[in-house]
Amino acid sequence: MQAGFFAQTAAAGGKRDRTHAALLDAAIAVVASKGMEAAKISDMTETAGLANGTFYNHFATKEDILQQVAFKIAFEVSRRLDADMEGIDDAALRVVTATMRFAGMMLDSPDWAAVLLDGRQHLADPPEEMFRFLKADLELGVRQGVFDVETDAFTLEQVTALMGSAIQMQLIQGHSDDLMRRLCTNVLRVLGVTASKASRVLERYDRSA
Amino acid sequence: MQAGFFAQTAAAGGKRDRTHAALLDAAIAVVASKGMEAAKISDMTETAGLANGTFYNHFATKEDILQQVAFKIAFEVSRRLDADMEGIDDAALRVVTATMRFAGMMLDSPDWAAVLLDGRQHLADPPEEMFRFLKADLELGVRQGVFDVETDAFTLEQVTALMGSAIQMQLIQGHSDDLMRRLCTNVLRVLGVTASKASRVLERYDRSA
Amino acid sequence: MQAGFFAQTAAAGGKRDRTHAALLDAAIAVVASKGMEAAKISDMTETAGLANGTFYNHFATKEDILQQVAFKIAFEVSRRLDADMEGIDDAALRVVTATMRFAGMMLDSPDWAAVLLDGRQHLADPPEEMFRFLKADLELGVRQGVFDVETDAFTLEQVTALMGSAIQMQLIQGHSDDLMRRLCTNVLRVLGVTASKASRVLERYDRSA
Amino acid sequence: MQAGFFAQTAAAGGKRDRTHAALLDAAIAVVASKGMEAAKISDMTETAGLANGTFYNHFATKEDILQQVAFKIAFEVSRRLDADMEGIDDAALRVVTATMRFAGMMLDSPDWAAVLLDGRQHLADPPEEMFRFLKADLELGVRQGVFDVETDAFTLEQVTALMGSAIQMQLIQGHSDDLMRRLCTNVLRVLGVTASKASRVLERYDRSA
DNA sequence: GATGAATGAGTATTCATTCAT
DNA sequence: AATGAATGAATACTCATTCAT
Repeated sequence: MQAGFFAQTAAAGGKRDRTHAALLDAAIAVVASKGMEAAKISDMTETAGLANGTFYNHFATKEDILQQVAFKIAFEVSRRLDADMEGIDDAALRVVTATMRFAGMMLDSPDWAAVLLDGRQHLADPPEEMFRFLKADLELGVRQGVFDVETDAFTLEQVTALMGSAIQMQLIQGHSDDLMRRLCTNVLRVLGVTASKASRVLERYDRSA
Repeated sequence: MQAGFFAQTAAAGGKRDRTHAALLDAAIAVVASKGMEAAKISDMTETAGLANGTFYNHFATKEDILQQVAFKIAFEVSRRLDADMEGIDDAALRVVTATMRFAGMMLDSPDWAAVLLDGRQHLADPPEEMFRFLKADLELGVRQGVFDVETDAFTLEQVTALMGSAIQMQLIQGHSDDLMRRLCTNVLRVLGVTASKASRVLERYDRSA
Repeated sequence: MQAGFFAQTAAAGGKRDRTHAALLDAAIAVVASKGMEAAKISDMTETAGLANGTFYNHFATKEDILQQVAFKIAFEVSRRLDADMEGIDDAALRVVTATMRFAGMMLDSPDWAAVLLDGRQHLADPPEEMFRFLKADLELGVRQGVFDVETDAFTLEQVTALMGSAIQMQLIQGHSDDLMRRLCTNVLRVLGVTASKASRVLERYDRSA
Repeated sequence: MQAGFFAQTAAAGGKRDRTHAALLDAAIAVVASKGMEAAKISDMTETAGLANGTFYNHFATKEDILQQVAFKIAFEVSRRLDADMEGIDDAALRVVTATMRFAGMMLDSPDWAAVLLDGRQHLADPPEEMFRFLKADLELGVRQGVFDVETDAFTLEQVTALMGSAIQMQLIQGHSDDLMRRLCTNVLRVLGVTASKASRVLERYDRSA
């Protein structure tokens, strides 16, 4: 789905921009196939059909391109999530929507998932602003009286750990609607939503989707 | 706490066993301080006070020793957990005890935690048999009517993801009783235990500890 | 003092000449600050405010520009020396004047000194015609009966070695009138002038300056 | 003459020492043939008949081996000069002997000359202790009333510049007894020795040699 | 003529692994 | 069994030079 995402973005730009984009796309593909640690500069340039040295006209180091790629993906994901959730007022529904959309996006673009997942382990400055919305929704839910949690970093980490684990499993075993729903249920449960309420939220999500 | 764990185990054995153990201990220390990817064979042999080449009298490759170390730690952790939970019949209490003991063990032996955590990312065959007991306790809990979950790999993954995330955070920020309790609460919530029941289980755990 | 020497020379010329001059000036500045070996083409074009590729519209290779720069500086230095010494008939005074003026020029324009000094080591064809006058003055001095030397390449090399060493030292430790006089004394001594005569020549130089 | 100097020294030692010596010898040969800047690690290992990586079992960097080689040569040269000049009391004769022996050694071992000459330009910490003796002899000469100079760094530099220039010329044009004598004469002249005295010192040197 | 993006050969350095002692 | 020297494949990064625009 997202093959050549940056290339598309830069198609209209100058040669420099197109080469830059080709390298970003290549980096994603390489990271997805062998991971950040094992990704070689030469893998990227070969994938992009460029000479080895060209890399250094655009990025200073391997870390540099990886960081940039992760950040750009996080930014795009964030942008899409924002758009998807516009106009949703109920905190529980917002969290379910975000979880569904986010996990869905990752499974649709496994390369992006690989970069984001790997980035959390290997990058000096992991792209976390993606979950910016979650924090706000947690606070909203507490105010609305549907969530029963502390709205701190720990809760955030726990919730994203659930998402990461569910995504990783489906990346391997394939997408499953059932697992997606169970993931949402688990997220809501951790947030203190009762089982019956949780299933009603999911129903509302089904209708809205 | 666990410094020289294998050396102790092999203290009585022959020279070969002691050298072998020294390398295992060294590997743990090295992985804990620089991670599996960055760990060098020479780091391990130097730490063990041995010559470079000695390594290959005991292990075939770097992967080999890492795998063995992770497996042995997982085995030992598992053994201790089994012992800790002997005689506990209530599934919810078993899960809380296991979670507390496991997380506690990891925070007491951060080197082991590092190996286990790193192993999940970097090892071809990650050491998961550690959570063998969990599966059984989940089924027990469902039979006892306290858990409301499917007892499959997905639930297991979700629960261990919660544990991993909480351990990682405390490894960085330091041990916190509050976070330990919140972790247990989250685990129970994911398993379908209501908030009020969960807090009663924690109280019972407090009394038993 | 000599900043932008070639730019000044070419100010009136066409665009091509001005670009050419800008590159020559940039080359001098770069060589002075990092030496010939470490000087990069891109350093020169950046210093000149030009694009990378422009370099090759004016020079064939790095060696090329370095050779040209060294030669042009040597030529200019030579021209000035000739002018300075016009009308001086006494060989000893000519040599002292040349030594003083040359060393003085180098210390006033350390960038030129750097190029000339570096050029002797690194250039295929070092710029030695600068010392063309010396040869003639040596012969003149022998004819005048004040010098007692062979007037061949060896003597020339020995004398220029003295100058080079004195310049290098003052480039580092700063200009010193005392060292300048001692340098002249050493040059005269090598040429076979006695100490008493040498000091009289220096006095005459002082009066003439 | 000096081919394999370090190899000879280490012939009796262990394997490590012999390899180490082979690399030192190779470094000398390589520096002599292409200079320090152009000398590649792989040139050295190939010359020594070793694998590329072996270099790093013995030296940390290129700078490291170059520095060591220059220092060791300087030390050996120094040692020989000390031996040669033992028992000579007259300062002028000492200086002539040292100059003759030093220049002679350089011309006999052009590779050493290349390393020492190149080292003065390219090494962070050039090997100057070789001229340790000179300083003392200058002071001795002044006390003996034969030299008329300041005994400071400047005079030392001037004298070594003369030596360097003479050696370089003969390295190219071939050894010449005449040039050697003229070099000594120049050195003595710079030190304030009159022409007639200088030629008498040279005669004494001839008789002593 | 100027531009600047692309090129790719060149090189220092690392480190798992081998093997003679 | 242990040693530790030697190995050499692997790889990031540099920079002079080319060339399409």
